[in-house]
Amino acid sequence: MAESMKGLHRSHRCTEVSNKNIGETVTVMGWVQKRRNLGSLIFIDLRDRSGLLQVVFDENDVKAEGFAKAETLRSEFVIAVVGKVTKREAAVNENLATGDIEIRATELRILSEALTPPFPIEENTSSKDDLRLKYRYLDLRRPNLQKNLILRSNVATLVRTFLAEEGFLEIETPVLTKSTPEGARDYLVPSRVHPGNFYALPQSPQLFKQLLMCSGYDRYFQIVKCFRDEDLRADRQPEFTQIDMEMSFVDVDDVIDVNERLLAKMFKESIGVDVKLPIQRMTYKEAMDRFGSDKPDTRFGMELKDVSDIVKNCGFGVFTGALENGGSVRGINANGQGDMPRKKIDALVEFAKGYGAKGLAYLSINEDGTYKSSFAKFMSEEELKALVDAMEGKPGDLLLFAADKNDTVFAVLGALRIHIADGLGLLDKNQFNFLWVTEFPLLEYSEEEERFVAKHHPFTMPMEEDLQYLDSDPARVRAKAYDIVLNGTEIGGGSVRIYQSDVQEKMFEVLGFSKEDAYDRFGFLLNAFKYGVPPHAGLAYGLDRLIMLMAKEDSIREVIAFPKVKDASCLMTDAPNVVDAKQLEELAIAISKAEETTEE
RNA sequence: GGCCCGGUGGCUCAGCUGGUUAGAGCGCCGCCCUGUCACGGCGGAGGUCGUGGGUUCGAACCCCAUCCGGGUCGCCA
Repeated sequence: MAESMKGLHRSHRCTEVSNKNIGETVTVMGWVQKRRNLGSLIFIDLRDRSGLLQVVFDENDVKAEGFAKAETLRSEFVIAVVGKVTKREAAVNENLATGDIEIRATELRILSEALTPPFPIEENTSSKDDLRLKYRYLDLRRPNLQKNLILRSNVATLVRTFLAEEGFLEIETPVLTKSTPEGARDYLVPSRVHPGNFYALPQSPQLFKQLLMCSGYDRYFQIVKCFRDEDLRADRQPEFTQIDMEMSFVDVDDVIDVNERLLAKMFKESIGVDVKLPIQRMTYKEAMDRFGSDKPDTRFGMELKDVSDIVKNCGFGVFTGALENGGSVRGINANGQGDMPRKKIDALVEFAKGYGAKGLAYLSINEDGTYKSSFAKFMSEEELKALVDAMEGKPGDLLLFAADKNDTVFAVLGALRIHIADGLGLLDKNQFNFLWVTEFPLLEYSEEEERFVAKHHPFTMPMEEDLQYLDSDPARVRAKAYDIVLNGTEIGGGSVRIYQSDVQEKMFEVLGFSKEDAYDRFGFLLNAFKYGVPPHAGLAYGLDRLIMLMAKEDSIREVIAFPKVKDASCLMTDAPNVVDAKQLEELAIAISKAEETTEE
């Protein structure tokens, strides 16, 4: 039965005990990781968040009563042990930080018994995600997750320290706020006091941080939860954490400067990685042309090449057709993959189709210099040679081509190069390649809404030299917007904000908002800007993604204590759930279409 | 919403072209063991093969539907 810890005080965490303590009496508390019962000698591996420590129970030390108790110990019991630190008699355990010592118990208290856990509490589990998430409180005992959450805490502390030293103020912004239906879907919260009215949970503190600049706080930051009601991915959760910041009287280079120093400190002091400054910069256009992505992974090459000019008069209708429709033909060279079997190439074609391609043209160059190709029969020897030369194809190479409208070509080849690199083991998690992507387009055309929408958000400053095209050619206008990319993952992004009301009005006009619309949605910001607003700019990191990469994990679920699953529910709490009719009544909410709810 | 992968004792998995008694390792329970650390030895319990329907003499295996989890496209900074 559970005993009291009265009179005992933990003196050390498990791995805080070392060979310097030999001869001392210590009190340790934790969970039973493992028991090895040899009959009249019992070994226990005791675990806490610091690690493992071996405890020995010998009847000569703990007396008969204590030994009898030790015999009942099972996995995950929580115990307190008083004992003497001794050097191990037999061989040391090289795998343990405390492998050269052990505690000879003189007193044992069982503070809490435990059921046998539904899955083993051990490093590198192979248990299934759903089981782990249902019993997340047990999963969180595993050293991997403890390491990740400790890393996360350390990084947050580094951020706070660094930004405080740089003159940033940590200021909280509301979680219950106004819905601004641009961008992602909002999570809504019904108001009891105002029936039929709703708050929205913030997708980011964007407008509030700009208001703080208006109010003169000069440099703001916040480590803050944000919410987006969109479908999940390995790197997307409905609630996630941003490191959000905003600065006054600055331009692009100022934001980049402070953030480069922040990143360098963060990576050096948390995981010992040197970030070489300055971080490489690349325009959006260059990123798309060379990598087919606005978040290029620069750990490997396999860059895209535009071969439109080479093939524009060739006999292959797929190529020329794409060009006639205003698209392009581009390729990548998978060096040394010329011997890829047909089956695997077919799989690549299927993969490409998943990104909207109608097909994928390939040409492998045999070791003897001959070609094996899906389209060679449509082209002359000279045309083929010109194409291979343009791709710098050598014997043993595999060339892959996409021909379509540019968006599709980029999407297909951008994804393909990552996919192939992954298959070849080129994505080294110990390498950290940072990249700033700059000069994003200000606007992009939404087929669905049949209008231009802001690529970043409607308060992003256009580049001065492009202002002239705002009316005539909106798609051409570049923005003072930038993303910070790490190993092909966007870990943060930001922009210089519009602070002139005439530019802002123009922007809304291009977005198709009437003045009334604009004031209805963002009036508080537009009005604030009438009372003196400093030029300002900012940036926000996705903390979860950042920690995921630092921890070399493949999913942000591994760095979030209580994450949600693919359909945005929580397997542990069963949220979301139906609520009492009374609660709904108070909120003046009626459910029109009752989804059948799962039992329990 | 689409596509792909998976679901078999507590856990991780095997189970051929459908063949009658569904296996292994770990874990769990009991007994033995004074230097283990993947402790060892002996014995034991534990399965409606995700669920429902169908095909068949016969289904873990084939078909349909459905639920659960993962990846991804759409969507989303």
